[in-house]
Amino acid sequence: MAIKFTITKKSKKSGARLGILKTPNGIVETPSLVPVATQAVVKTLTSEEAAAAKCQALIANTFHLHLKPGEKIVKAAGGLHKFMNWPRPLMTDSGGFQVFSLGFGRDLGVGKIPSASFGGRKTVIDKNAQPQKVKITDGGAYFKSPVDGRELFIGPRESMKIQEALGADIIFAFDECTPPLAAKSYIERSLERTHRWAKICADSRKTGQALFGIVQGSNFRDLREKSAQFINSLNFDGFGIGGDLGESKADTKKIISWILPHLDESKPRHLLGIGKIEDIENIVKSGIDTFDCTVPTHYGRRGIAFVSGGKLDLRKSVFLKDKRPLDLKCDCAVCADYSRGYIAHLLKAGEITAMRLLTFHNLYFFNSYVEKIREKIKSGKI
RNA sequence: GCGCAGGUGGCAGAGCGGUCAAUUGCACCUGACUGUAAAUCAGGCGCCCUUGUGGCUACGGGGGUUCGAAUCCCUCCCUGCGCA
Repeated sequence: MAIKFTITKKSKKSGARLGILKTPNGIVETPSLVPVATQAVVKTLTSEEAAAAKCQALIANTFHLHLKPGEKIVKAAGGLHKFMNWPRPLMTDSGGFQVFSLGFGRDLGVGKIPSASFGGRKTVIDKNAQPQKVKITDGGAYFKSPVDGRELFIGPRESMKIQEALGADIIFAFDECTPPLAAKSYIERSLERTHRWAKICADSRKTGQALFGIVQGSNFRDLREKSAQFINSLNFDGFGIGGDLGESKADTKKIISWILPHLDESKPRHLLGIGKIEDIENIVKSGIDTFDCTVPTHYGRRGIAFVSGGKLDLRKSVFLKDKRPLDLKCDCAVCADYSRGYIAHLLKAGEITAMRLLTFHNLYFFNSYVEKIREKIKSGKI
């Protein structure tokens, strides 16, 4: 087994658990955020800086690295860890999210979480619908390369092959992240495909990398349960939970509660693509061990700093005269040496250093936040 | 001094007799963003008023023509280029 997951404490107050996820490249103390490094980089930061921002593990992307620079190049460079100078735990997402994000997500201008701005949950995707730019078949998905326009096919075998060449410690089964505005009939059909693909992935492993299967089923209880049971029955080292997780914290909690009872509790559970600050305690209490999210880095590049008690939009002119650090309680290197005023100026001047400083701080802030949650579990507070 | 071209909202720049409080871009102000485009999207952006087929003040200054002018005429001021 390529990884070893040890649960060191289970909360008596909630589903939260404390653990150590041991990989060939080091350990992850769980629960943990896994910041996103899609193109083998935490955007704007060096790997040393990502580590200094308390990142324990990162997740890179199969689809994007397949396009650029191509897994062969990464493999020839000594594998993903060496290539990106990150001698620490790494995951790769399977490309399943791109089936959605470059497909229906792009067509409808929606993310995987439904929201009021898109008219809530109205159903616009029927059973046999296809996105415009991606063709989803039972065998896999046909994409049009955003790099050179050529047609590109990724199915479970292709995804596994790419991920094995990349060499992350933990890899994910190829799935379809389902769109939030789909009819149940669509989700059912998609789930059959995702399950078929999961089995192919589980059966075609050629390396010692840990492989996580992904539970789908959108916001339908019967489908989530069915998916959890099926994915649990296969030869996976851990689980991913993907797709639509509801509009509210309560929804997310509910959906996770449908799934987890059907998963082998000794294996790690990774929640895909969720992790706003206000989500984190909730999902940890629901029993999630790791989760990835673009929010700290993505928002950072747009000028948002996460701070105790909320967030600051540093693009606002009011911050130009603000001499205080981003967060009064933060002990990160950015808060030690830089003012809100300076960062606001850099943003208005279009200087990339603003993004670096905010990315660093946000990651440090998020990771510290999760660190405190681990302490709370340890001390029995949650 | 003469000739030509111009002076429009924070800036740039449309409009050239009515439907213009004035296209558009930038800037500015709100908000959105959850398995990553440094993207994008939504709304606001003269003043007053709770509202509106609302009131007021506005397209360099002043004066005209007209039912009606940012748009036409006269005059003054200013800017750029050319010639003296």
